[in-house]
Amino acid sequence: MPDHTFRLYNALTREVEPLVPSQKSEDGSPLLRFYSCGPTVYSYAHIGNFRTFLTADLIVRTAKAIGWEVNYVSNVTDVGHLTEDDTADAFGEDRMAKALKSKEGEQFANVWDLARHYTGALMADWQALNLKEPTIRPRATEHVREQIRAVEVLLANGHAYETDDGVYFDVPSFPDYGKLSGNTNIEELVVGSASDSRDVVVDEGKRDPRDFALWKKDDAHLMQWHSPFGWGFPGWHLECSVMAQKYLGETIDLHGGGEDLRFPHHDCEIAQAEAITNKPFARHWSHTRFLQVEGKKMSKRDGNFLTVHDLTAAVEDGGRSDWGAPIDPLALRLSLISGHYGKPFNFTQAALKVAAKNIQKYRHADDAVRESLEANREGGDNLKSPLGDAYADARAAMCDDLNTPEALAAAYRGVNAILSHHRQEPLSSIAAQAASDFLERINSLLGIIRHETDIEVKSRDNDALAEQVDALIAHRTEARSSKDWARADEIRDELDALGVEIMDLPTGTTWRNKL
RNA sequence: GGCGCCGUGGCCGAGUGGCUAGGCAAGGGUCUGCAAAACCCUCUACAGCGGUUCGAGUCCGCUCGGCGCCUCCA
Repeated sequence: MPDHTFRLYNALTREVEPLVPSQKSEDGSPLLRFYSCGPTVYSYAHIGNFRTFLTADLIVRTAKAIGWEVNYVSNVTDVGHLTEDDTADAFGEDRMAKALKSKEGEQFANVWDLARHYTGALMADWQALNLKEPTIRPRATEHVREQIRAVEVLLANGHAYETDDGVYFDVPSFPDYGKLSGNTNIEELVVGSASDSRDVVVDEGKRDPRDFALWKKDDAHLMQWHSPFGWGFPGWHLECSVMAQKYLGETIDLHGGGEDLRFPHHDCEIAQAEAITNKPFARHWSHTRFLQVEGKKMSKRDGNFLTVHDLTAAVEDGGRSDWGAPIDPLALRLSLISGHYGKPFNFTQAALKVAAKNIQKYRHADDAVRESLEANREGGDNLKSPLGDAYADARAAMCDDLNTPEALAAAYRGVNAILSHHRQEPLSSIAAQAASDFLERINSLLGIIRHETDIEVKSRDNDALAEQVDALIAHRTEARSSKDWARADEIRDELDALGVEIMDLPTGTTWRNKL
């Protein structure tokens, strides 16, 4: 394995710089220790969540492609994320409890039930979009003991204090606070929020407006634990740093999340973790930009929210027909990774259609290659070298701050070479093997050709449809051989009505679902 | 007010000072009963104005325009 540099924008230094694993795995290869902030499971994950998770996924895939091992931890937040947490204040309502009271929440017996449901939905979406499973996916509620211990340490070493309402981190005791976001000037922060004529509620017991909750005392809360500071629940910022350190060590290589987490969440994590260990918490920080939908910011307020479920579910299951549901999950994946993670991305129907078309192109190549492997034809190899180059280009692009557009361009070059050669002359066994290797490697780098986990998306309905289509095609082939063009075209119209598109190839007629 | 991003051909979107990114659409072709699909060919742009340079989409300055986070939200 040649020496590879994986360059990634580091929010801490504001520069694209090499990502450097500080440890080795058992076999001596570099070991990347990576924590990516996961979602609060109070609802279905939306496509913006997944843009962030996909960035993490691509980081993991790229690291593996250059021979690294990855310890990849991504959490599930199922307690403590308050609606007003982003003010660094923590006076709002718990998102989980609030969700339970909403209309969708009525179907759940309690918050635990709700969390279980949406965690399951998250995992299903995760698989459908072909994301690698994290090495560990810890839940906040399963690490309350560790969080309480962290609060105790912070109280003991003078970085936290207790009030009637809870335990707060003492921001002035940590002079580096805000170093990640650049929000170091408290007056400017206050001016900024005040300019929105927003009510800034400050807990009376807090010593500094920036101080944030480590523990909230609340013996009426739906999720509560006993602690030395009374019944209550841990602050949202605490879980990530505690779980990251538990599973990855005191100083981790890389920490990522959505851009909104940069401040205050990540600055708070840094403060907590470093106040405990006196060591750097993470050496590299990465944030994924928000996406827009048809040029507008996706926002719950405006209701232009798109969940993965909205797009990939059948219409009977709540899929959105105005968005063409059910969309091929891989097309959604391709669409979401077609822009650079560090730039705002505009998610549009037009782009989604393009992605669906290109996914078909990959499938077409994949099918051709499988067929050629089985056919075992004689002949030389004219593909190995161009495909080797294309893969190397794709990987190099990914190592260059996850330049997905350029990586995809290289992947297209490769796929076009395969299709082009195959068109001229069906692939020889040896060329097909080269093509198969290429598709395999591109797939493990970008995940856009086939699912790695064998999830069966096929339903019984689809099987029934397949039988029906095959029968119709057989009739049409008969009609064509007797030159009954009217009958043949009639059958084609019937297939069209079923949403099926047919292709008359030299080898026979094949079909696929229309885009 | 603080922190940050962007303006590239019909559209999306790379471009790390000097050689055609790529995709989609469009036009032309090959194939085909027709159609579709597939494959082949064509399509040279960098918001404006200055500057640095032998040479700038790429660096610097200014102008104009758009956007994000700091608040729901990844």
